[in-house]
Amino acid sequence: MRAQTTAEILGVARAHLAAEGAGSLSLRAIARDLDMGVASLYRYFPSRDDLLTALLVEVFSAQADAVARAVDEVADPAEALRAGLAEYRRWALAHPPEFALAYGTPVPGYVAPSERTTAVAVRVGDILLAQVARAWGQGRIDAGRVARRTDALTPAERAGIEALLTRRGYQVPLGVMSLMVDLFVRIHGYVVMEVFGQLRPLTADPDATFERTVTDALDVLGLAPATRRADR
Amino acid sequence: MRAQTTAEILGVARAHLAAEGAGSLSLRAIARDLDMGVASLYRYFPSRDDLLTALLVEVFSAQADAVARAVDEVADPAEALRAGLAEYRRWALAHPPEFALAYGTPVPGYVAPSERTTAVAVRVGDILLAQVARAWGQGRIDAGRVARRTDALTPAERAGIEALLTRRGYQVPLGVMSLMVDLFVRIHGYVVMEVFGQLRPLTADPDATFERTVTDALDVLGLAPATRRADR
DNA sequence: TGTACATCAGTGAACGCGCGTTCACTGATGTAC
DNA sequence: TGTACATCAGTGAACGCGCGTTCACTGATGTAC
Repeated sequence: MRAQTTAEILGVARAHLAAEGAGSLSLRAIARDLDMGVASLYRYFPSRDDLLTALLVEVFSAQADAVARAVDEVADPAEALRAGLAEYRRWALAHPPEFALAYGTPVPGYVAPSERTTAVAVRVGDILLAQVARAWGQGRIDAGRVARRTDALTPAERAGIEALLTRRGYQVPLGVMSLMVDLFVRIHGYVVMEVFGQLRPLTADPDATFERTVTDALDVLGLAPATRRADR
Repeated sequence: MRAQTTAEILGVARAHLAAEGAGSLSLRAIARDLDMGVASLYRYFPSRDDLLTALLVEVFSAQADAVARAVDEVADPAEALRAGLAEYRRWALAHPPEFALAYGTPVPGYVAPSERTTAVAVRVGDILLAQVARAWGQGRIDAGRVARRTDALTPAERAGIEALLTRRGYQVPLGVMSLMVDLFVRIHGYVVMEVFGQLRPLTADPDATFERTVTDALDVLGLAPATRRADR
């Protein structure tokens, strides 16, 4: 069964990625682990770069799946967003080389073909934004803050966000999207620092610091508690 | 002159780093560029890893110097902090591979010897924090927010920040240091995303978005304008 | 002033390594008639 | 039912590459007496 062998190869490649990092991924090492000749791998992947791309797609999917699962377990959109962000971090900490492949320094000599990766790279953002959209739909996001943010945007920013909204088909106002971008940048930045070990000297309790960071970041949306309308 | 040759080697190595990234740094390529035999390099650096470490030290220093210069040009501590953060970003955008070496995915097979790098890695933070300390000394930082932050810390966080303060000899209260850590994490996270190209899909005007991010982040300190005492 | 010696920057060749990729092949499986 | 052929997963050997590091060396410069 051809599909099964492909899966086996990807599995071993994934294990090597997790153990050594994307930079040291080697077809020969993978073949050795599978008790195959190197040449056989070329029946399944036309080149090393192609295998890397397949791995990259897997990585994005795996993280998005994890976040989707976490989000789906919570009914309240604000809490679901929290859960999703926490899972985003948890997954990253559990898979540093995978995370680095997706979001870190580019692997030397490899450029991800965007036509194969963007669709899947964008999924996490979709999932998280869907919760924000739901919260907005329920009137839980402070409209005043949204308006103030909208006014603060430069024309170029505004155009960029509008393009993003139509390109991805999101159903939220400009200001909400802009606040969401801020939120995501903030959390992603935190996670990158933590995964790459630069946070360790700065806090002795990363879990608590992360929790507070999320709370502060969500605070910017002025999220009202469930079952009540925003009134601030 | 031995020192001059060492400098020449470092210069070429730096150029290669900037052009190719740390992962593809090769002694042979450097020697080729210098019209030397490879073996000669071993008179100056005991190994490739050692050369990488020297580069890493240079990189940290160069960025810290740039930030120090920017900070020194502004008298007001709050504005100096702004200027320093802006330069932090500017430098990073102008030197992506250098920035990646210092703060990105670890180079496969290389671990930076902390006894040679930490002293210099810590300088940027020192420079920025010095401005916060000055602002605090002038009573410009909202004491209420500092107190609230201090109360919000978990015991572990508190102990970590205290250790950081004594280890590095900073003269600011616990809460101020904690807010400063948040601020730095936020800005650094933004810069990492921008340098690694993950911000581009999210904003069409990164300069403006950065400015607003800095403003929002500084806002958390409740910085009062110059020549007035904090009264909020 | 002249000779012996030490220092040391720089050299070219070689070692041994792991890598991605290509090639012509073997042999089993399945299909066509 | 039996034969001819096509398909295709998998193979072992080879190519050519660039790499870090070591070695015994050359030759210039400087120092000691």
